[in-house]
Order: sequence, then structure tokens, then C-alpha cells
Amino acid sequence: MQTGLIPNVSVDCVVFGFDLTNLNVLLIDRDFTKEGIVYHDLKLPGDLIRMYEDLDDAAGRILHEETGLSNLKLKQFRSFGSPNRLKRNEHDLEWLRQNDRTEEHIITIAYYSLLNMAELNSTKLIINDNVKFCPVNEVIDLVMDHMEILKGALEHLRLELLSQPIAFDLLPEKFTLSQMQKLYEVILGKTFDKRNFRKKFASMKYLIPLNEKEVGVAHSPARLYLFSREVYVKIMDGNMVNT
Amino acid sequence: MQTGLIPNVSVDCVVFGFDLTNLNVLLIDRDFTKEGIVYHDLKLPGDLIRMYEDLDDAAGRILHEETGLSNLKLKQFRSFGSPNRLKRNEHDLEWLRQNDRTEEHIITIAYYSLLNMAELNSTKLIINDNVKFCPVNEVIDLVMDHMEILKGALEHLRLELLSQPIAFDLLPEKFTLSQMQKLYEVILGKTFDKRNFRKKFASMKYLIPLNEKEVGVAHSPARLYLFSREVYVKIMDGNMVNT
DNA sequence: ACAAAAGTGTTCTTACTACACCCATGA
DNA sequence: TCATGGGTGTAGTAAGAACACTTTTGT
Repeated sequence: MQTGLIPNVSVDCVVFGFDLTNLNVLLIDRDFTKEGIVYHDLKLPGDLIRMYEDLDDAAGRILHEETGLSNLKLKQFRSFGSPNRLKRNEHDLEWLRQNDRTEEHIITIAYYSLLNMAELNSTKLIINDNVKFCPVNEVIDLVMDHMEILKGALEHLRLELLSQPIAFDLLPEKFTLSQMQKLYEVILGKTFDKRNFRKKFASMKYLIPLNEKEVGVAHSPARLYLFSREVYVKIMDGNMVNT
Repeated sequence: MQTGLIPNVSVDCVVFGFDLTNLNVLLIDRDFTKEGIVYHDLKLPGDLIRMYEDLDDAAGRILHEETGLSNLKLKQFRSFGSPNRLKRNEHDLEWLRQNDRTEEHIITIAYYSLLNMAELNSTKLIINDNVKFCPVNEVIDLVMDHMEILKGALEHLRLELLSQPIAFDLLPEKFTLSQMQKLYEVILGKTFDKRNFRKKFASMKYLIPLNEKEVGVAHSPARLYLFSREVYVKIMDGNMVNT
């Protein structure tokens, strides 16, 4: 009974973060030397899973090991198993050669996760200095098929945003409606009418207005809101038709 | 360079079929003898994939090998990788023991596919007589975690039905609106008002009414319709806001 | 005083809901 | 002639889209 790594199965994690301006994704620098020149290719956090390890557990463990982040909700969204997915360009081939891994066929299960960057420093820590958030729309090239995985995650994120209350995982605990609108605009890539946007969400009972206002802004401070998951769940249970 | 099977990665296929009355799923009889008694456990089509084989290709190949069906659109919908997913009950354990596979940890990529049973006999063939369609709501027990996979596929099917034109993959080429309504009712598990249902779909330009009627029914024959994927694509392209 | 964003209503159009009867056909 | 499903319209309600100005605050 072997208990090492499974050589053909990995997980990769797409961690999105919102800094109230841009949508960002967590990337790792894969250092790589060829003919004396150091290249800094970027990859998603991810690695082979262990024998007898649950997929979701593996995703959490690997993300923690590579970045220091923990307690994130990770959700599987797709698998990638093309036999040449590791060999997209010359850098990939060279890296595989140097690590003696040119004959590999690895199937990866891709996960995605959402995190609010505004509260990152206080509660969560990123350990390695080769780990960083990059604005999604500035990411133009990643290692292997990681660009495709990122695109898949984005697509998935857009669909989820329209049907699930996931915006609040990307926002600070207390947020303004303008911040929320900005989030929707950045992710969906279009603008919304302010009045219609506010009217729509004002009708949602799980958005709790606080008697508190923004501080430190150079204009009229906006009201802060809170997302109540309890209220959300209550409403959804009521809507359930299927027993 | 080994080119055999990957021992830790499989695909499983959930093939749904509609016979104008029930939603069915394709199952395979896993014969299994214990203490002289033959058990007929049911499983989904599925097997280990080959080294250097694409996941989608593997799903098509394995489904063809086990059932004879070919040219189905297979779509990946989720992975299952719990370390004890193969050992759900005593039958599973005994089967694994007899096949000397008790130490396995297999990650499976689950696929689903839709097929119209009315035209099955003429264009597609099922080769093995241990393969059969069973009404989904009569399936109460499957091998290993296949029940969970089936439930996941059903959930996925319901969501897709509400947002994609997949009903037509389950219907004959020419169909009546009542057949279509029946399909929606069976899959979504609720009934619809006939007038509202017809009004809604009458407004969809990609449903082409024919000057043709049902034959061989013991009542007033209904008009037949056709789904035009060209028109559907044209309409969707027009709606695209994202460039 | 000015710059920057907060906040607020009305009208129109479109989609969904509820609901009941007569008609055409084959047996 | 009867049983079976085919086929049809209206009125009410709810949700989304378009559209512009005044107020508050910090600098």
C-alpha cells in the first residue's frame, strides 16, 4: 500500500480577490533558468494530490502550503485532462526537461475561491514573497494551460455571480452599494444604471443597511451595508418547491 | 514510456434518454457472485482512461466499448475523488476483494449525455444485452458512489434545461409541444400550464412549426415542430454584449 | 468654490401567472 | 358517441430598462 503522491492527478486553484477597484487573481512565480537567463513565469497554485486524499482536502492543503492562505471555501469547477496540456510552449517544455518530467500526463481538477482583499492583511497571511495578486485583465500569459483554467474560472464566476450570493465573499464585511456595483461591473464587464442597480438590491431583504457611513473619503460618505446569510437562507428555503 | 491505463483516473457516463413518457438512464449490469448467489448490481458506464488519452475522447471510447453507442455529445460536469468512494457497501467491498482492487483510490471525471430514445433503434445500436435504460425515478441503488454521480447529473441537467436549448437533444427531430412540455415536467418535477407553456415557446423563433401532424394517435393529431439550431445561434449572437 | 460621488422616482415595456372552454380525431 | 388530448385569449402583476438632477462632504 503506497501512500505517496498520485502521479497523474493534481488540483489547481484560482483564487480571486477584489480590492474595490480590480478583480485580481493569485499567482505564483515559477523561477526558471535557461542559458543563464532567469525567467519568471507565472502559475496558479496547484500540485499533485496524495494517495487516499480527498480532492477538496487536497486543494485546501496545497493552497495553504504554497501561499499560506487557509480556511478558504474552495469549489471545484472543471477538470482539464488534455494529454499535452503541460507542453504549451518552449518554456514549458524546457521546464519539464529540466525536471525530467516530459513524459507526464496529469489530469487536473480545477478549483476556484473568492476572497476579500481589503481584509487580507489583518486576518489572512500570504507567506511566500513569490506569491502575488495580479489584476485579471493584465494577466496575459501563464505557464502550461493555466490561462485556459483561469478563463474557465472567470466564466464560471460570471455565471455564479448572476445566480448566487457570492459577491459578498469578495467584498469587505461592511460595504457600500457603489462598491458592490463596481464589483458587478468589473466581473461582468459592463456598466449598470445606478438607480436601477440600487432599486434591485434594495428589494433584497438580506442586504441590511447599517446606521454607519464610510470614513476617509473625499466626498459625501456612503451608507454601509451588511449581507445576512441567515436571511438569505431563510428566503431561499421558502422558495424551494422541490421536496 | 508506458502507454497502458492510468490506474487512478476514470470517467463515468450518465446517458439520459427520453421515451416521451419517462426520463431514463443507461445502466450496466455488474454480475457478481458471492457464496453461490449471483447478484445483478447496476453501474454507470465507465472505466479507467489510457495514458496520453484526452478525457473527452476517453469518455466516448469507453461508452462505445461498453454499450455500442457512438457519436454522442458528452459533457463533463463534475469530478468525484473521495478516497472511499468505491467502498460504499458490502457488495462493493466484496467485488473489490474478488478483483484484488481493495487498495485503489480512483478519481473519476463524470460526463453526461442526452439522447432521444424514440430514434434509438434506427440510428444507434446498443450491443450488449447487459445494458439497459431504466426510468430514473425507479433507480434506487447503484454500485459504489454511482448514485451520487447520477444525482449530480440530474441536478446539472435541470439547471441546463432552464438555460440552454438541450430539450431538443432528448426529443425526436419532429415533436409536438405536448411532448416537449411533458419533457420539461418530467425533468423539473412539476407541471406547467398548457397555455402559458405554449405561449412562451411560441415566442421563440427557433421553434419552427411544420405543416405536418402526428399520426397514429387516438385523438386529434398535434402539429409537429422542429428546432433550428441555426436560428438559435443567430439570435444568441445578436444578444451577445461581451466582445 | 469646486470636485466627486451619494442618493432618489417615474414611465414604459416585457415576461410571468392564473384561469376554462370548444374542437378534431380515432376507437 | 365517447374518450382523449389539441388548441386558444385575457387581465393582472412583477421585474427590468431608460433617463437627470439635487445634496453632501472634503479639499
